[in-house]
Amino acid sequence: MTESATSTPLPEPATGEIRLTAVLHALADPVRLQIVRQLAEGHEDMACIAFSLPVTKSTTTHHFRVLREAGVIRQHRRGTSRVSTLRTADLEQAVPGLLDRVLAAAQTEALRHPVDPPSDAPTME
Amino acid sequence: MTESATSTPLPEPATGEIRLTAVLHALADPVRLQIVRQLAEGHEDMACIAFSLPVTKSTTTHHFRVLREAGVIRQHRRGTSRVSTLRTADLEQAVPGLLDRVLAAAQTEALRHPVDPPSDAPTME
DNA sequence: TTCGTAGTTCGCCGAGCGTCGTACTTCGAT
DNA sequence: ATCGAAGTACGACGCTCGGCGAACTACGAA
Repeated sequence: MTESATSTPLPEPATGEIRLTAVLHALADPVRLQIVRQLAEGHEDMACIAFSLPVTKSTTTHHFRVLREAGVIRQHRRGTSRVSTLRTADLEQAVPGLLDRVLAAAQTEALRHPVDPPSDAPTME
Repeated sequence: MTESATSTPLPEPATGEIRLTAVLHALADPVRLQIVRQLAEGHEDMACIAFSLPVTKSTTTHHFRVLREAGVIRQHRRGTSRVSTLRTADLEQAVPGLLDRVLAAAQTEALRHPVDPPSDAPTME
């Protein structure tokens, strides 16, 4: 094997193939948004296990796959771990400014509502 | 009835109750994104029937409801029609810059891909 | 080599979404 | 009062999604 086993990028869309609706859908899930927020918070590349997510391993794999197939993150292997990186530059080119605004809004909302209620809209219905 | 029948706003979340994930989810659907784009394209208030959407009346009602309950649009009656308006200012306060970036990205993508394939990722799988 | 850790894959389940058709309501016009 | 046009409400359908557990793979360490 002439390939280096420590850098095997998993299949992902090219920058030009990143679709707006796919990105929006990927970011619309609370768990995935939490992953993206943690990735953006300085830790540029983290193993999946490092994220303290309220779901099981297989569900975690699922969410990372959705993010990767939407073009939001890049994944490659490092030893027995899977390292994830935000595709900041690619996203900036495909959907300029979107990631920053989403992250800023998520931060603001997190400060207002420390715990995220499932889906209650108190002032409506 | 002392209420004026020509301005009956339908139930909608207050500005502070607009949730990021709800907005992202509302904008993640191609039909709803098309509605928002048409609303942003100058026609500030349009009747539902004025949108040439590839779905039936009842589905149209459903999509307008999702957009309204997410806080993206406001709806009120005018005669036998339903007039919809983008809540631009409220969105700017709740999720600053998000709407503009989504609209810009949608415009760019529409120029690249005139017709939107269902969900094919040609360079992947 | 054996073992443990980290992820993946698969099938399954329940819930929700998008879609439709069919009533039903509401309003303006006749 | 009657009719038609614009929307809404409701139920049904198929599909997707998010969640899980169990079995499997891949890699490092002992």
